[in-house]
Amino acid sequence: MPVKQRARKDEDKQARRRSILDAAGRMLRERGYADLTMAEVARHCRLAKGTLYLYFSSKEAMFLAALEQELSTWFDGLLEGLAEMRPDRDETRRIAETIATSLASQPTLLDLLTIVHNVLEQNIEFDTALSFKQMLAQRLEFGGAIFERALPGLPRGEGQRLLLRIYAAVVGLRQMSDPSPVVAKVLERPDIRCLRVDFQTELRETIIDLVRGAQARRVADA
Amino acid sequence: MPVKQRARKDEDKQARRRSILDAAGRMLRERGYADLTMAEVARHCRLAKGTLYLYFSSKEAMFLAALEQELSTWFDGLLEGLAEMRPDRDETRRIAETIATSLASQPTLLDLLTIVHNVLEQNIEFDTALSFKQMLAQRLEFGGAIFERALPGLPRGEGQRLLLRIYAAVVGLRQMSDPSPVVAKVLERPDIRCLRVDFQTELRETIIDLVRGAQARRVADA
Amino acid sequence: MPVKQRARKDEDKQARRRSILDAAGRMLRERGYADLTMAEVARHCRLAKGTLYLYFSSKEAMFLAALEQELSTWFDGLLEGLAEMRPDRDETRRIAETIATSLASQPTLLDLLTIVHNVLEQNIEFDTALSFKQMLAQRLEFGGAIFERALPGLPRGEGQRLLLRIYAAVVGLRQMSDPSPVVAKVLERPDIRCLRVDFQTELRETIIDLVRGAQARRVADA
Amino acid sequence: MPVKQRARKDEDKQARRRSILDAAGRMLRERGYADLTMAEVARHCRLAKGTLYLYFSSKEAMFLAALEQELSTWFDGLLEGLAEMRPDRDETRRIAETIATSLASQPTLLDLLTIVHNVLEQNIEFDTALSFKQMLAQRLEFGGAIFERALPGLPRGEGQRLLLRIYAAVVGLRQMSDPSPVVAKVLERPDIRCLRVDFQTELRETIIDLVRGAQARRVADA
DNA sequence: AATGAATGAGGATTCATTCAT
DNA sequence: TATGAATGAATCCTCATTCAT
Repeated sequence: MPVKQRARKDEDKQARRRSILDAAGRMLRERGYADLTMAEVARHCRLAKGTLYLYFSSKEAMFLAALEQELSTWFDGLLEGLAEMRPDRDETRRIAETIATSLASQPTLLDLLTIVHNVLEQNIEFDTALSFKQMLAQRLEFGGAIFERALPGLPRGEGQRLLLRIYAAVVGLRQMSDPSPVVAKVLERPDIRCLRVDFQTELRETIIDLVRGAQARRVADA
Repeated sequence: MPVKQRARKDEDKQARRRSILDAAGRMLRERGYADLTMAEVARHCRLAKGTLYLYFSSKEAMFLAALEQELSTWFDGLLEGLAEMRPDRDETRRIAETIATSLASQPTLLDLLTIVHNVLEQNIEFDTALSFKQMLAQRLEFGGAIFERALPGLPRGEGQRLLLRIYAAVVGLRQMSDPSPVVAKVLERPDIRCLRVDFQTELRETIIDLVRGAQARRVADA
Repeated sequence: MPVKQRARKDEDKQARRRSILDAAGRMLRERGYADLTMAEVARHCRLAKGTLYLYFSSKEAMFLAALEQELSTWFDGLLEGLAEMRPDRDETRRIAETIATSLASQPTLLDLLTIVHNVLEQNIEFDTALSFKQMLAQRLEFGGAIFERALPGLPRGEGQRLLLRIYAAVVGLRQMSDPSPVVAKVLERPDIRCLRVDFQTELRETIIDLVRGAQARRVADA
Repeated sequence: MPVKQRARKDEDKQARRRSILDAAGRMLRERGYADLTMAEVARHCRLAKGTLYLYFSSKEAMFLAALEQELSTWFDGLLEGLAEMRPDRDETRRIAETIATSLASQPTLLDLLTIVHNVLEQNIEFDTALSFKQMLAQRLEFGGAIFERALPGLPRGEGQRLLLRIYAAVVGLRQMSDPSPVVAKVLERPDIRCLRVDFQTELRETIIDLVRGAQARRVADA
């Protein structure tokens, strides 16, 4: 529901900002970053191209803001969900399942994660980067603590590292499981099938292994 | 040692092809994919731009060939090294260390891995993609077998999956550990430090955890 | 008199569009279609290259628009002149003379006619082609009616066909009478002289013959 | 049937030359001049690109030679046919019909005529142009004489002029009757139908009118 | 705050032609 | 005579960004 006319009040501006990010995210999935032009995004929010630059300093900054929004929202939802869980025998599997399932339903977020380092972080200003990284650092800290509480046997400080590794796995697995049309065709061949990756399954299992590995480490290191 | 003049014999052509890929790889690290033009690559092999297109059908195909070369060479070296190892008490750590160390010394390979899904696989023909994926599939099969032999307690077929997960981790960790200049500056701040990632260390530990997790799974599933 | 600054009003846009077409037509005569670049045209209207693409979707579309303008202007002037004539004994010769003379003074129009089928109509969209052809069809209809009124003894419906044949003669004669420098040199030789064609004279006589032939046909067919 | 191996004897060379021109003509109809590359022509004669340049100094010269061949062959056939005719009451119509029918069955020739002035005569040497024009001048002379003999009432010298006008009409009508795919679609519309031209019919009628006009002129001028 | 016309740098790709073998 | 690898000029068009209104 785009804001009409001029956004004078700060609250209107925030709403307009969000409507831009929504459009950007929506279009991203359809057209891909490289093929998506600022003109297209503008058209879809029923704004002029120039207006986008009143809210974001560049195309990259705009999509980084979209990512910041998607990621923090998702993260908060996840942590909230995790915090509610009480320790359980099969806690690890439940956590892994939760993460994998919720992520798999966020294609826009995953698309953004795929380009964040290569593209989005290339043409931005210090402050933009800082804001994004602070959001990330904060979630990392909070999330790490929750992990350590939820997963018995996790050495102190390992929660954060675990999260970082899961983050890396998400990025890597997404790329492998989201091939271009031509590659998708190649992956249909029987001799290439082994390279096919189902994002959700593989992420879940990876997380489980990472957690168990981390738990085992304590013993091994001792 | 570039081929002189016209490469008429097939062996000369292969040499020229390789010299182009060398130049492409070298330039990639210096300038990054987006800022690197075909003209620059051509200049650095002392060839004309058009000549590059005699050997590769597009910029993407050229860099995918560079990756195919780098990756298969590295992979073969690794597997050879692994095959020589005899089972050991701390086999897992040795394997992880070998992989992480050898990869960390291959920045070109890592840069290519970072763009392979987003960029290289976007503008190529079926056959180009097929060739690349077949190389991968073959290494995966062979490598998976070696893993299963070297790592006791690894369920049958898990060697391949393990490799795929390591591959994903490599891609993700590389992106996190290779920030753009602006982001690097941000990462110097004390409150952001936690987002810094040392590729080699983190990869090694991730591999160890993934292996242990996979080994533990057998027990857990039993 | 080029439009200053940004053309915001529709009337300014039309003026700018026209100034582009003027420059394009002017340059065409000097450099020829193939040797004329969009950059050159842009420079001559003191606009940026990209601006040309705000007004025309391609080089071909731009020159087709130039032709549409030149042709309709010329046509309207001609028809106006013809409409004023009152039937005369030597009406045919006067009409032929008028057409040939006025066309001979429009080298840009003639150059455009020479490339319209081979070049301009090759890379355009349906709508662009439609607009051009509709202009043509309308003039053909109107012009055909005037011909039939002005030229006694012309069978009903023959006015349009006559116009089409004159159109064809214009295209063919222009090509023969406008040789490249090398060919012009060849045409200076006594044994080749017979291939020289004076556009205006030959067109005039051709028109006269076509008219008389059409008038005679009625008798012959009867 | 391409000549095998090296063409040493002059007769072999001529055969090879002709096989190149055949391939060039054949491909021209399929792909159009602009889209047709020397590599393609070479491939279709099973020769190397460089070999083409042993026989022709440029792409333009090659197609001009193709035209020279097609045109002289067609012309000779026509004149032979005309020479055999004995004067007749409806001689004019028979001649017109003969010309139109035979031309309509030579699409390659017509395609070449369409580009001869715009393209082929632009990048050739004096001698190439001279050879072509001499062939033309000779046919014009011979053909003019035949016309004057066959068509009673044709003023002396008018045979050549008549031929030139027919030539012009051929070029112009071919362009109008051979639209690009997009334009062809436009021409299907009822309001644009009037611009459709059937080459053979229209040429025949045009020739008849031109002849009758020329014959009438004598009377009018007297 | 919003607009959208103007900018112009930027680059992959093609292909006629050459020439060493 | 034949080859085909090498050349490199040549150019259209895109699109992120700016800025006058």
